[in-house]
Amino acid sequence: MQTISRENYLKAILKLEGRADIVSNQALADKLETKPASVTSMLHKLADEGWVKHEAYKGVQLTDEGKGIALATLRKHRLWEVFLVEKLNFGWDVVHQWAEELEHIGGEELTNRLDAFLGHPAFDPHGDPIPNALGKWKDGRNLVQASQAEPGSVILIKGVLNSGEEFLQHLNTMHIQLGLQLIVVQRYEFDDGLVLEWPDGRQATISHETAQNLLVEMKQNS
Amino acid sequence: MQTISRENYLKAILKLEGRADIVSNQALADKLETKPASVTSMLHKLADEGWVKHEAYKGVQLTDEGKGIALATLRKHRLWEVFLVEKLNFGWDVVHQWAEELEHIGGEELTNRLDAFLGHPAFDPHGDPIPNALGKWKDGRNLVQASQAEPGSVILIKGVLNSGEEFLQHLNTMHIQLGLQLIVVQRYEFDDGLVLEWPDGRQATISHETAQNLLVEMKQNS
DNA sequence: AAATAAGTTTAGGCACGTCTAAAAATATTG
DNA sequence: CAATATTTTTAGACGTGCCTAAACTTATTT
Repeated sequence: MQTISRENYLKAILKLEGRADIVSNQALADKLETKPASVTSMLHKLADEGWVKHEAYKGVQLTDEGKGIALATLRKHRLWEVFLVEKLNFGWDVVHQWAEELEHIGGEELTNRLDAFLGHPAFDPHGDPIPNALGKWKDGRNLVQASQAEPGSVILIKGVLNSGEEFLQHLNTMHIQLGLQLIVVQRYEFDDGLVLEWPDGRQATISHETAQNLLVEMKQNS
Repeated sequence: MQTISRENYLKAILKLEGRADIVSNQALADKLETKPASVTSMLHKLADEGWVKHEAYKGVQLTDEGKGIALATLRKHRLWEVFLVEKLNFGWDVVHQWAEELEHIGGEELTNRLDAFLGHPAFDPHGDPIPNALGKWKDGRNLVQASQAEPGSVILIKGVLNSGEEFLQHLNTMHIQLGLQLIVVQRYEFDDGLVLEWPDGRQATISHETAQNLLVEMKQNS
């Protein structure tokens, strides 16, 4: 039975599989903001449904079917985020929670119509790729971390590596939005802070930490 | 605590209050497709929250606060229905179930943005009025049942009195959609069936039963 | 390799929303 | 107005998803 909670677990496992080889109970508990005991209990249910392979004390792995559900959920999440930002004009820092709810609604039919309505977007407002109806996505974005940009280069903000609300709100505070074009003026040797110049001529410094979480496209390198 | 189930109960009570004076346990159970015992149990919880006034063996009544939640939910439901029909091009007969899920997502902020995006629609795809942010709606539609239209008159389909899927699908089968303009050609005395003429010249007969559930605007009366 | 630490699982409970069966209250009928 | 029928409520139970505490397994130290 496909419930909201189960879809969330599958989605979390999918994301963690991308990073580490084995998905630990603890990592899941952290990601889902729950307790390891609850995770174990849910993994049994998911295994019963045939969505994961779970070996006691070893770890979890999605089955093909589980991965399909996870990808479909991720797809819905990211499409709704596009909707909220592009159509309802919300900031990219506030849409996550709503998308977290919207992603569990409807099936393929609704999702495909939404996809078409939005013009088959390939990336969500955080720059993350949106799986298509078959679960595939294009990776060819050629993005680099802003921290790698050299002074003199022009960068185009395309995404983030950290979608946490604190970070996104920090970007808002710094007046950094998706699509914005900035000039890298200088790098401080001491702490790798970057001095950036905005289109209006204003300059400000972002920390190395911030720059590392910003995905950008290099426009030119003078 | 505002849950999906509780919002559904409040919405159901709101609708039933419009029809009968007292809202019986049984009527609620029927509407919500649940059992009277479950209704009693839930009514206690709603009463604890201060959303309804419940007298044992007598009936329920929404408090102002409960009515507010119910109206907000109804508003969200109908706005999402407009979205699904106008933006995603679904038929009015299939959108109800999705709206039933969408209506529980987000709060006022999201709803108001959706409302603005849709151009502040006053009616949903079934012709039902959409409450505004304050819970008020315009009733001034001046619609009549198609069964009251005289031969020779031109009618504009504006809504339905029965939003059940069977009826809406029957309308689809009969090629009757919202916004369609038809000419009433004849009324059969025997069973009050109505012969209608479509814009393309085709004619067909609808039953009195069907005509009674169709809300129309009178365009002219020759 | 034995002791300790860290991670995982089981056991037992809890809130939510539902159910069935039985008891209680209200309505209807003869 | 008493007997029957209907409606509502209580009592006890269940599945979902979560929790804490205790037991168990695996990993790391010494």
